[in-house]
Amino acid sequence: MSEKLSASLEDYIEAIAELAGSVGETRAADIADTMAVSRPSVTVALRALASRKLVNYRPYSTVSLTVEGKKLAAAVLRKHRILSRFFCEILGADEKLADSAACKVEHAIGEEITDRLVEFLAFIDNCPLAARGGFQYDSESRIEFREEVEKYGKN
Amino acid sequence: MSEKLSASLEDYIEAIAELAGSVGETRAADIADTMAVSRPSVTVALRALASRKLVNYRPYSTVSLTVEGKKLAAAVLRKHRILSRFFCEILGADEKLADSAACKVEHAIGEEITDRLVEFLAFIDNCPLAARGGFQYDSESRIEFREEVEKYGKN
DNA sequence: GACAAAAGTTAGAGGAGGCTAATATTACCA
DNA sequence: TGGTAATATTAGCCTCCTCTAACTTTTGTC
Repeated sequence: MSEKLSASLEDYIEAIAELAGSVGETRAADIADTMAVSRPSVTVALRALASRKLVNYRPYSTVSLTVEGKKLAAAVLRKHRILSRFFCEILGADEKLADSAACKVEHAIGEEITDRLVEFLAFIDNCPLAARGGFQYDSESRIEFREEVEKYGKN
Repeated sequence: MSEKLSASLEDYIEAIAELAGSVGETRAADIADTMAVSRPSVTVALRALASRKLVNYRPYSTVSLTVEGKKLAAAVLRKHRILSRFFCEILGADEKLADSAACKVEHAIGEEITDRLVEFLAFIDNCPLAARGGFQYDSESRIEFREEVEKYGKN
C-alpha cells in the first residue's frame, strides 16, 4: 500500500467505493452529497487521491478507483464492518451509533488490531460464552481464553 | 462539558493531567517533550485551552488544569485505560500496541460506547467465558449474552 | 546583584481541509 | 444547433495545527 492516508482521504476513498459499486464509476456531485461536503472540497480531494494513484480522475469526468485504490477501500471497509459488528453485536449499541462510531474508529486502528478483532468475533460466533456457565475468570483462565480465541482466528 | 475538543487539544489535556500528577502543576517544556512537539505549539495549545477555561495559564508561568479541565482529562484517560485494557487483555495485543491504539481511538468514541465497553469488561472479569463449555452461539444465545453483560455493568 | 542559561513567547510560514462566489465545461433538449 | 441547466473547477478565504528563527522573560549561580 501507499503512504498512509489521512482520515479525510480514507473517507473519500470509502465513499467512492460505495457509490461506484458494481458500475465502477461515480461523479463528484454524488460524492459531495453523500459526504455532506461542498463540490470544491471533492475536487481537491480527488486531485490528492489521483496524485497518489488511488483514483482515475480527469477534470469534468467521472471517477473510478484504481486497483490500488480498491485495495485500500477494501481494507477500510473491512475495518468498518468489523467495528460496526463489534459495537452492535457484542456491545449492544444501536445500529446507527455502531455505524457512526465505526466510521471514526476505522481510521484509528491498524491491521493487527483489526485482525485480532476478527479473530475475537469468530471466536464469539463459534464457541461462546458461558454466561450461565459460572466459570471464574482469574488470570489463568484469561490466558486460556486468549488461546481459545486464537484457535478461531482466520480472516 | 464544553464544546467538544479536537483530538489534538484532548491530547494536550491528557498530557497535562499526567504530568501535573499530584503536584497539580507542570511546565510547557515538559509538555513539549512528552508530546514530541515544539514549544511554540504548546504555547498555542495552552492559549486555546485557556480560552475554553480548561487550563490555568499565564504567560511565563506554570500550567494547571481547571476543575472543568480535570473532568475532561478524567474522561479521556478513562477511555484510554478501558481501550488499552480491551486491546491488551481481550484481543491479546502487545502492551505497546494496545496503548498506541488506545491513544488514537480514545478521541473517536463517545461516552455510550465507552460505558458499554466498561460493562463488557466487567462482564468478562466476573463471569466469563466458557471457551471449554461448548455453548453454541446462535442468535438466541447472543441475546442472552447481552443480557448477562448488562447485569455486570456499572462504572 | 549581574549575567548567562533555561524557559517561554512572537513572528512568519506552510500543509491539510473546509467553505462561498464566480467561472468554465458538459450535456440535454427543443 | 443553440441555449440553458447541471456539473465541475478556480479563486480567495478561513481555521487548525505544526514548524523554525528570533526575541523576551525568568531563574539560578557566583
